[in-house]
Amino acid sequence: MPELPEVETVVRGLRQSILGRKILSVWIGKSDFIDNPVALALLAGQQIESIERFGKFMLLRLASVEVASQSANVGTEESTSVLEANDASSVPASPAALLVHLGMTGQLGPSRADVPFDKHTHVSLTLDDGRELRYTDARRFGRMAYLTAGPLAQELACFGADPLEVSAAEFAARVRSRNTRIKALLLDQTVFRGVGNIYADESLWRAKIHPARVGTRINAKEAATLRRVLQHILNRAIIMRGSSISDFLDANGEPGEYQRHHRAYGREGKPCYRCRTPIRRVIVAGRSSYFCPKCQRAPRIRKHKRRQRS
DNA sequence: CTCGATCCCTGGACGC
DNA sequence: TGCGTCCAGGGATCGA
Repeated sequence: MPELPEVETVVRGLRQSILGRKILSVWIGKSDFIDNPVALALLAGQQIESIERFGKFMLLRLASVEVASQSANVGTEESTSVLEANDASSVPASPAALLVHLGMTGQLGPSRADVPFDKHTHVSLTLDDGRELRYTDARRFGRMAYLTAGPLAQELACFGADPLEVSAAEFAARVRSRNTRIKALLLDQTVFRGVGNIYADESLWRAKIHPARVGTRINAKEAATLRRVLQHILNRAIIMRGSSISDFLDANGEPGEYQRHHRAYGREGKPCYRCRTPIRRVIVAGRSSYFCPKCQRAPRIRKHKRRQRS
């Protein structure tokens, strides 16, 4: 399941393999995960100028290439939904970007054009070196959107701080300003962008903080520790090219290695690496949360709003 | 403001 | 072998 380290891994792979390539044509299969499928046609004729990560999103920034008429000689495949750069009437005015979210099972990477599509390949972009950039996603929990500068800025403005760049002061402020459980808080992309279920659990285990602790009751020292271990874990995971639980593959189709270093996630019933107490699993914020009941002390029962009279 | 429930979707695990 | 059932989960949405 792609979270920050996995997306970063894919982004780095794509930079190596497709940066600077021009997109010649666009093929779309199932499109229910694309904001505005028709707009994807505007990709044709544009160059991939930069590739960035924003939280769990990938951002392929595009530059229009001034070429008179594109007649992409890609042969005449089943042209049912092959969209080519047609008349220069639709040249984008402002710099645009392709926003990609991998959801649970999304994969994005270049492929030789003569390799048959995977069963769940839904988008294929023909590149000017003959390869194709393909998006494959069995569950289609991912998202793809072609956005011009304005809407893109609007989209990105909703997200919280990057956990790798946030200062200690801002981290603590964000954590301690929310009257919600720390697990839900870490998963909330408007608080911190890029943290998902695995790295939330791993960082809480390492910081010895129970997932049901309330943000406002996290003290300054705990917040500082949480930020430090979260950054450490994310950086380690990036070096290990992410966690491959079931589906994740990088842009080259290779799995990551960090799953071997998980201390809590997916370890229900297995002994805690610190104290040998069996790891437990509970549902917090609707998500499986793995923690050590001894190292991560449970908060006192939350007091519900008491009505003076009813 | 925060909560849980529900939906989206498919593959894999499991039981019979 | 082949069903049916349950589960995983990021995110949107909705009512409480």
